[in-house]
Amino acid sequence: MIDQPGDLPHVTIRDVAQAAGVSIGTVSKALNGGAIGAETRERIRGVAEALNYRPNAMAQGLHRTRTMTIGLITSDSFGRFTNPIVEALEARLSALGIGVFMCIATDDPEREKAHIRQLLGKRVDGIVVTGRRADKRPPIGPLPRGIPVIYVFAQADDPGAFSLVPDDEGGARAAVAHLAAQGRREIAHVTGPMSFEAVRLRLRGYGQALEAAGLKQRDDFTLPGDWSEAWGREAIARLFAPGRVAPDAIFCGNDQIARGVSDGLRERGLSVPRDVSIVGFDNWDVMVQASRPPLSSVDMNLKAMGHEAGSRLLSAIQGDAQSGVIRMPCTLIVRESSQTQVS
Amino acid sequence: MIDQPGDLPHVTIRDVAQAAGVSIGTVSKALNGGAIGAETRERIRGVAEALNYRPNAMAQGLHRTRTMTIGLITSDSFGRFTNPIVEALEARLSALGIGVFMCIATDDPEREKAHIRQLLGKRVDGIVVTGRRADKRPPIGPLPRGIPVIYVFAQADDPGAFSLVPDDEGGARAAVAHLAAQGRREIAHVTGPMSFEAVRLRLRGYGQALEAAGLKQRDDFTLPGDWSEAWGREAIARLFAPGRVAPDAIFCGNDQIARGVSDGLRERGLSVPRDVSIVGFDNWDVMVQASRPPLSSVDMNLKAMGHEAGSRLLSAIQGDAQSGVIRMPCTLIVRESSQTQVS
DNA sequence: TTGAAAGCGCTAACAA
DNA sequence: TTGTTAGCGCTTTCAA
Repeated sequence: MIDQPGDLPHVTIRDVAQAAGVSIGTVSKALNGGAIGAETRERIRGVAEALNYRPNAMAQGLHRTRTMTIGLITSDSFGRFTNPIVEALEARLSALGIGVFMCIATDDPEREKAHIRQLLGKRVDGIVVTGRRADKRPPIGPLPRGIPVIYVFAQADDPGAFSLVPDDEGGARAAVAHLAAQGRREIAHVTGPMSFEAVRLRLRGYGQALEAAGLKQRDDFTLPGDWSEAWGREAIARLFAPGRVAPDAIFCGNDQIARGVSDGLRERGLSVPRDVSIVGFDNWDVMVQASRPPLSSVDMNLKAMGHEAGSRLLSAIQGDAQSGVIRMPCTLIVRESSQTQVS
Repeated sequence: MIDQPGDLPHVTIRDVAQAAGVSIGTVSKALNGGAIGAETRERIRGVAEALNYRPNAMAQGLHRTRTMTIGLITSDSFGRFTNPIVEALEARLSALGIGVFMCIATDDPEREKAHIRQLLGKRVDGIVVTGRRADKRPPIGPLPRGIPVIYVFAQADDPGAFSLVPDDEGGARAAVAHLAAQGRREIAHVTGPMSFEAVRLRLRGYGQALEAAGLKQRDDFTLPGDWSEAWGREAIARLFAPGRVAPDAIFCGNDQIARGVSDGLRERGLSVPRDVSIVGFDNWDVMVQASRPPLSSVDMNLKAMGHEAGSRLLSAIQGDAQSGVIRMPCTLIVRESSQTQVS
């Protein structure tokens, strides 16, 4: 029974008060910046430090209006897209001493409910919901009280909700405008399943950019499929089938497809970017670097989204709730796969 | 000032007691399973449910010895390896109503310290430390009290610490034994930087399996490099340089290298697995599936590690602390890249 | 400037 | 079986 965790009691404010020979209230003031003599304050702080005193956040939370904790619910698990978001969000909040409860719902509404119950019990100040794809999802809840919720890389099917998602349309426009600016005239679009809102938005941006560049959009130049490299290779086989107009540039719905496209072209003896320029989407380091040549790609600035989400949640907690969908700008990262003239 | 979050007060146990016309103590018993009449209990539960009562976890934590929260510190950010671990850990613990505080230290000792201060303030029942690679790291701390800490996919430079890491050596042995069992005699090993303990352990397992199979280990068949596909391709150029004994199988230190190796072989006109068998390491879905043919690979069973970490932490919290390094078994997943006879 | 004391929401020991 | 009450560790009046 010796040396068991829990045997050694925590240092309380009472311990500090006793050691410093002052009252509890005085210690509280010394530590939290109340009216107190400078010398006493220093002395008390010294004692607290020496005793390694850590105020009990739960006891504090019982008094204050805020508990300095928030909940982070991810509908799926963490993945390629959520990681950077979560990382930036955590950095933003933990710098302010706000703890982040991690809740993974694995696409199970029951688990999500259980998590929310837990979070409400913990009296979190706010909740961030994030998803594996930015499409609409049922809103969490019902939340009985005025706890702010914000959706990041996810949208709730509720007009009162607030969400932060990438501007897929703008990202696609930038990519295709770039290809057109390089002198490409026959720009195809190989992308993922139409069931994704992102696919539909990127397709729209593609069309807009073509129009802006005065290029015509060919029906058989848009190829929806799945998100895989295999589909990218397959799409090349289709695009370069005999008797068809061959593209001189391909804007891909994600980097995996782009990599498949790149491999497919190389295996047909076509050169990237000389014969065909490629731009991907996601700017996924593993893919863009492993592609030959390195892949131009649209970056969704997920870290910025996570940071912004943190800021928005903070202001919502402070009372100015917001609603609607904010689309955050994407950035085109140009690499060799779409650079016609090498500098 | 209307409709601001926080305006609506939480339902307290007092509210429930009043609504049910009983005392606070009775409500507590009804909800927590004290001695009470079955009928009263049902009635009180009904009221609590109707009022959407959620016990304040902080007020509870003030009484109980345990707060039902733990801290999860990741030295880096979350990534490919930590994600499954964290996911399983969270699932294990949240099922028991234990909240997980997420702390990302981004390799910054100062941030790590700040996180630990915060966690101690929150009175977490335990801490899990995880890393981007399983190598030794400085122990966290100092932790003033008996809070159990366990390292997962990380090791502390402290004999008293407890860590859970994959059995790299065993995984490598399984991979190479499999290749030998397929009749391969000239098995090369293309791997990552020797600075990684995992690289050294996998190399050792490779050697052991060769010896067990009665194969000789050639000096020039072990190629350390970096973890990239580019290195995998480069290694093929070296292994198949004129005038050298060519391998008929290659065990790779990770899946990215394996994929590079696979591409390199194909581009030389060699067939996988007919001419050369390949086994990778990590069983990273993106890589193993995108390789042509699909890649055999060693799975580190990271979810099992996360689950086990949860269980170990729970028992440590209950008092039976452990120390030492536990290496958890890896599993070889065989796919086409190493299957000589197709069934 | 400091101390004393009430109370945050809950549990648990004790009384009735 | 139910009610009463003393805290858990802290903040925050209010008095001294």
